[in-house]
Amino acid sequence: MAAGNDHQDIKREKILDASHQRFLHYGYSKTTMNEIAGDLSMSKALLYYYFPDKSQLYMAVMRKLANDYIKNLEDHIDTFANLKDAFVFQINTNHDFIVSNYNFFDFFRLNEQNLPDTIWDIVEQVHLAELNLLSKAIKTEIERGAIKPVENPEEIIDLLLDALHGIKVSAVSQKKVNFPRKEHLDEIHTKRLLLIDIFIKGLMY
Amino acid sequence: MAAGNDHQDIKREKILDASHQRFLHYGYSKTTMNEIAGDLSMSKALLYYYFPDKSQLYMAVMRKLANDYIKNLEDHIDTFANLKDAFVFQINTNHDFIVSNYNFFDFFRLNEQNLPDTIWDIVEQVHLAELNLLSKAIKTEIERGAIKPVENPEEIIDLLLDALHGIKVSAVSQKKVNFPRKEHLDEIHTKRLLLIDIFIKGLMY
DNA sequence: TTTTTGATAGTTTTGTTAAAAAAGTCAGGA
DNA sequence: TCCTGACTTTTTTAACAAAACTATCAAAAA
Repeated sequence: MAAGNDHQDIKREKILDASHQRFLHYGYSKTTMNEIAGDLSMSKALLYYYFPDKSQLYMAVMRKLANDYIKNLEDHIDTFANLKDAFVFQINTNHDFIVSNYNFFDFFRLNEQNLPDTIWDIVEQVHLAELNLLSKAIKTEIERGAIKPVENPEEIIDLLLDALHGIKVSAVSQKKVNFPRKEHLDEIHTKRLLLIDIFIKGLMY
Repeated sequence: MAAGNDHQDIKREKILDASHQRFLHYGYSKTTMNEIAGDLSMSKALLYYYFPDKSQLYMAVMRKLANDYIKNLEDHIDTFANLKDAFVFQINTNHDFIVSNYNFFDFFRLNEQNLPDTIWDIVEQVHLAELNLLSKAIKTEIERGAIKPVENPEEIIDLLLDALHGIKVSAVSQKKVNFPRKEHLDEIHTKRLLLIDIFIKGLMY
């Protein structure tokens, strides 16, 4: 049982890749199942053989991206010289991820509120991975004696992640947005680096 | 010249009060000009004698609320024993303002993106007042020698205000919202207090 | 002259329907 | 088991009418 068919998995991957390209280029709503099928020279019906529907296909792409992202974080756990390196790594990784998949996220802007729960599951997993990486870094730093012991590292990291999110949505000017414009991403990145600088000092003796 | 008619001003105030009540209770879109006029036992046409249109009436109420808020901040400039007191005051004042005018802001949720520029002018004025209060508090604290001198206090406060905004929109659970639910306001308040705690320590020697 | 209103003009929202486009299904072939 | 063409169902779009509301105005009242 399980094991799964190799050939099937390969085909699934091809579908995911083609879908990723389309979603990245044109966004969710401007991509049709016919177009994806066309890119792969297969019938639309075959897509439905491999994936139950369009939104679950999108989720599968999203999950793949998220898994890569999470894996990258996990691979770097406990590899940092100090707390700041860990924070900087998280911010850089996040920045790169958003930059290279920017258009993919139009699905978020489109559905604005009430996104499917699956999305939030993935967002939460990513959040947990970030939380894990950073709170481990804090614990390590405490053991080293470089910063003050805190009762609840997770709570502190949660707070920092919320704050970083604030930097993102406040973006430039007072107009608050759900998702920043592409041209503001670098400024956000810079501001975030400044914030963790202060934040880290706040944790030190 | 100018001086303006007393009686007219009083009537304008009455209209603003009645409108405030309606907007607070039912929100912008569920309030009609007929209802406001009805509350004041006047004709709808008279409202248009005093205010050019509905949205400018709403703005006038908003501006009044904002002016009170800003005045409150200005009255407390340089009255704090230390930096933390200033930050706590800002956070408390903001919290109270949101709590007591919660439903008034449905206009923001309604128009989501592209709000009229007048709104953003007011938001910016409030932001400037907060910036002014807090950066003065920082400068005072630097003069006292209680914290490290920083090149650009305004930049630091900007960062903090963005971070505080992040606490607001991240709210509970991962689902990011434009405006938090009423039942989360207290939790946001608590988290903000925790954040400034760390933030202030980050500014100290 | 300023304040007020009833009547009414103009605009936006809401609901309906029809056509087009896209999503999703299925019987059957390789 | 993998695949497709033809088909059905659902969603999107456009057009339009009715209703609700905003906004205006000529004229009355103060």
